[in-house]
Amino acid sequence: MDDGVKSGQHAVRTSNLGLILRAVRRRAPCSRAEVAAATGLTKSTVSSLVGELIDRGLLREAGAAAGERRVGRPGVMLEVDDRSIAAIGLEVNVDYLTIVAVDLVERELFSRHADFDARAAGPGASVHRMAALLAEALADPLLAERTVLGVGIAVPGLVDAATGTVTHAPNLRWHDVALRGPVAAALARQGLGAVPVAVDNDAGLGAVAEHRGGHLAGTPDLVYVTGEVGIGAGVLVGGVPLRGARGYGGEIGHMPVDRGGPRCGCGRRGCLEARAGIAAILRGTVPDLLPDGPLAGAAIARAVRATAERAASGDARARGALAEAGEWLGRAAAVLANLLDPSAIVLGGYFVPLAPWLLPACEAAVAAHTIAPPRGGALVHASTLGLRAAARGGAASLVDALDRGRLPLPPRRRPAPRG
Amino acid sequence: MDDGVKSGQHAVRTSNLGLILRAVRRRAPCSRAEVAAATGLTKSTVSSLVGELIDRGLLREAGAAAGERRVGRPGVMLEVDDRSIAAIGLEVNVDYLTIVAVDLVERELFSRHADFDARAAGPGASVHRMAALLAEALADPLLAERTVLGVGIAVPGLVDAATGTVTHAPNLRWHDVALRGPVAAALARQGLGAVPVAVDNDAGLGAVAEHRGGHLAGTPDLVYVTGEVGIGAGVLVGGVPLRGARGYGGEIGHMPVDRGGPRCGCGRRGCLEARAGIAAILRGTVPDLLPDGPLAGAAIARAVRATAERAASGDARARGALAEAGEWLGRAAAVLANLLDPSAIVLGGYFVPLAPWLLPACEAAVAAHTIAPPRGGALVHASTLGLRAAARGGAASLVDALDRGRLPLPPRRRPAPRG
DNA sequence: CCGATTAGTTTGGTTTCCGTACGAACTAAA
DNA sequence: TTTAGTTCGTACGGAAACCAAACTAATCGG
Repeated sequence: MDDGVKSGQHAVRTSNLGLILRAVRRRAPCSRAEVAAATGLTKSTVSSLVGELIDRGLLREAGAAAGERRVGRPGVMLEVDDRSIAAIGLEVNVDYLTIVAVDLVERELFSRHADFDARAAGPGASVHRMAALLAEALADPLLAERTVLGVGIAVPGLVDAATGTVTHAPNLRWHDVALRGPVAAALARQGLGAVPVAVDNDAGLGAVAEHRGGHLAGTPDLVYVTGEVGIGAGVLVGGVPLRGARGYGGEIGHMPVDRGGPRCGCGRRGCLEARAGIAAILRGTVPDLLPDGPLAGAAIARAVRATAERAASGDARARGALAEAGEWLGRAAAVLANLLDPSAIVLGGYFVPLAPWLLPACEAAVAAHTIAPPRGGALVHASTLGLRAAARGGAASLVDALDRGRLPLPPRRRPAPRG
Repeated sequence: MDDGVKSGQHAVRTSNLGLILRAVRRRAPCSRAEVAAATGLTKSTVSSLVGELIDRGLLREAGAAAGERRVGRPGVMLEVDDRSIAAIGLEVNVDYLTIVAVDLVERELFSRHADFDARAAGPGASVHRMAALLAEALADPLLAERTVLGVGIAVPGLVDAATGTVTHAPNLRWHDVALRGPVAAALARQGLGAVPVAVDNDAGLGAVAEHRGGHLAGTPDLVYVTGEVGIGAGVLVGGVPLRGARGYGGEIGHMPVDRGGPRCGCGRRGCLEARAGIAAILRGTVPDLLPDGPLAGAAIARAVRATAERAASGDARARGALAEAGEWLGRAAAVLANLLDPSAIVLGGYFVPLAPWLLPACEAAVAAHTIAPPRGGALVHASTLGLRAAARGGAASLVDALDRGRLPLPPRRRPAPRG
């Protein structure tokens, strides 16, 4: 029916509010006059918009200009207000639930990691547990007086972001599970009525987290590679996660990298996952510690720790297997680099603790298979966000939406100016 | 310095003009009232905006409502005006120059294909030849009274779209060639002063052409695969070409598909280009017709025709080689499909005349290597735009920019209403 | 011919940004 | 201490754009 979004005066103001928020975020502390010069808006417009952002707890004044003494009236410094707002991220995965709350500068206020088998528990019990974690977070004194911007939920699978539904999450064995409604209801019981609830793919949110909060912050074109039970990719294009036509996409686990290689769970041969998935790595590094059946969550974490210990102590078998896996990862990363030309490819999940032994071979393989001239720094990095990346991405995506003027502003904390 | 685009009243109007243009394009013929209902704008606003679009030659009234008779005053039908505007696309490639002019509904008004060796001629002489083609097009009676929206130039290589410069085009042996300035100067000599000149990558523009004009029109997530001397990909995400961090990207020619396969010109083994590039195909189908040295432009075209003839007449060697190449193409296409989840992958260039024998094996390989559930129709298609795809994309990208309110509107042809 | 219905225009109002002017706050120098 | 110069932030009128509602126009059914 509708084919686009109409504009109006309200859209203008919303867009400019986001523009100013971004400008202050980048330059803080800075004065209104600096913002006006940077954005091209007039000083009077900036004054009006900054006033509203202050009233809503998004910006604050931070005393006079410290330091350099220049001629003329000194400006009043502005900065992002990190005391009024909280954004909450939540990740459901096969073997754990993670919750993270951040402030407007994306510093962590609260985080909790809970072992939890969402597959065995099923959607209903999982939502129940998520609600309990939310209640725990909201009860924390650091969040007490804050306005909650929203809750972003990361799920390993296919998601319909418009309706907040998990369409297809094979690892969780969830199909067509509506998450937004139940979680919003749980929030309402906590007294938070109209708080937005967003549901998204974990790899895409991992990429958002790296874009906004990791040590690569600000990089708008990057790929985040998950290293959980499967291997997935979250592709960020211009700061926006790529979804594809149907919401599938980011599937790189079964990219064929080694024709005639070992058989993969999908029935084919030589898939990336069969060569560099966490199960394949562990079979190469610590075969003596693995159970006979399929690998379960906690066993993986233990085996990964053991692998890291052995590699650190110089174990040749472990190091060799890691270098080999790193090379396969690098070949796949080179395909991504050639096709997408990202600024960075970030390895997440269980790849992080193993990165010291994966990365050298990986980078060499990338260099050997990349067409474009090499860039300044390294292309492949290990995530600094660890297992909290997707949850942080859930929270960060809300702050990002606010920054871009795509989220309703939080309510005024001071009364509106005379009207 | 600047980190975003400010909004103002003008931005609102521009955006809504584009919104209405798109709405009419989709629904034509339709009345102002229908447009208002579809866009959410009020009737008065639609009236004002439609008036401006008519004055500028983008829309026109098309008599009363034909056909169905309903109660009430009948609306005045609106449609996209295909008589006032022309958009010009130009493609420079290794062995030819192509120019295409289209109207606002993207019907072809003029097209010319010229054998031309841009590599031997160099940038200066190439621009000269492009100017001559432009003059020829502008002299055509079908373009006589039209306002020229702009000129979009497709180049096989890396481009800085912001400055209109060819940064790096190895096949042309062009480096840091400024195209916008000289072409704009040539247009100015034709009396077209302020006509926008856009320079972009040929694969990306091929994708735009398929998105807007091919038989897949309207598909916003697709990949266009060029089949010229090299193999490149143009990736369209939400209707916008993906550029990547530096403008590289779309490089799939050297994706490793066959470890231990034949040696490629890049020094590696088993690249897609070495398996399914046009040179590799021709070596498999018509080895007896090929010269000893490297393949030049016209010789390729002849050999491709011969290949098609032999395959059509049932030649087993030709058909076998084409099926094999199709399978390699399909393996690469499956990687793209898994990563990007496009609605379609379109084969262009020299793949088009060979498509009847490439596609069956290609589609089988895609089906065998794709993870996501299959969609309704076929995923891989042959382009219907042939060698004119990139040039058409150059023109179509300007119409697209107009549709999205990203192009200055053409001047009024009627005086502005009383003011 | 008249009411009902739908289409499109006109008029007045609101919102938002912009341009200009002005007071406030500070430095520099006599 | 005074004066000039500079910069910051705010206030006010104007312009541009959309919206709401009233109004005119055209057609159908009776």
